[in-house]
Amino acid sequence: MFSNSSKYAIKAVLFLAIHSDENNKIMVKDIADPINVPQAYIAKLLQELAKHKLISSTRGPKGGFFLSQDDKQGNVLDIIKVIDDDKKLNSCMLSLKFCNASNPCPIHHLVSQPRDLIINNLKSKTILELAIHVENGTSRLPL
Amino acid sequence: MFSNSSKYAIKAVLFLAIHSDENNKIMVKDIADPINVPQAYIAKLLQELAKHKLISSTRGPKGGFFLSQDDKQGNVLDIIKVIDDDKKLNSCMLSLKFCNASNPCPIHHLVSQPRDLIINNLKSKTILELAIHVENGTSRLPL
DNA sequence: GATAAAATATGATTTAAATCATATTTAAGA
DNA sequence: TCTTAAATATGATTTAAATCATATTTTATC
Repeated sequence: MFSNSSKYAIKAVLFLAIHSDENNKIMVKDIADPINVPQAYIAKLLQELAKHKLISSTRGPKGGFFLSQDDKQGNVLDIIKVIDDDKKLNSCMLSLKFCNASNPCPIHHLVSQPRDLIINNLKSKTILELAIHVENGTSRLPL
Repeated sequence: MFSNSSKYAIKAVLFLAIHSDENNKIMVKDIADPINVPQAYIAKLLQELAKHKLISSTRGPKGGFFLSQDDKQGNVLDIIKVIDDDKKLNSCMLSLKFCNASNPCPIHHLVSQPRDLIINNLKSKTILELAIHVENGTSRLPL
């Protein structure tokens, strides 16, 4: 469905949503461990997310990554789009070019509707909302 | 969601469902082209499917691959299980070990239900039923 | 300004998936 | 029973994803 890289990126963003803000920046080395992702790898992903303005960062001493109020209004699908490229999400499950609702491949109707549901769900909730669920115990993040 | 190999295997099985039976065996070289998959690659996948009894085959002259009546009662999920290994399908979207309905990761509820729907759909229809849809024009296979 | 601490840019390495190649085994038909 | 046509078994190569490494740039602080 989506890559390891996207999973890591989602975990990192949620971690930042919970633990950071404009005056609480977090360095790569303090993110990698708790979300259980190699430091050099998550660093690259965070840089990519920052470049696309999904997360914020400042360099130099006292620098680090964080989520602005604005960043926290983003959603999970945005992350996947940046890291993976969303063609993968939307394209035919058999990779057939022509396939769509009116000209479906043999498994189109088995997959299409629930798949769209997932996509819509992933963009329906803000990062902030997801983070709040973690904070109030409705869901869990670590490991 | 699932690998290229699984996609190829599904296409091949559906192709066989439409064009083969006990007295109409099809050789690898006559499958590869119409489903648009490299011959050596699909050969390996077909061998794997045959080994797991999802399709049938006979060697030697006049040999080839085919779907028995029994094979046609199989479903798409069986194919994915053999080629990919279904852990990938069932596991947490963030790859978190503990994640389940009562101890959910932050995106569990966004994904879990529609994902289960896809899985159930993929096992709800037989290969034969899917092939019939292609034959009567309800769906399309080629390319 | 000089120093140090952070992200950034870039690219190298490793690993796994996809693809290709070929020797071996089986079975039909002459 | 010999030849030939097919799948099978096995492994090599290529490609892309995942992972690691490091030189460069920016910015706070002294």
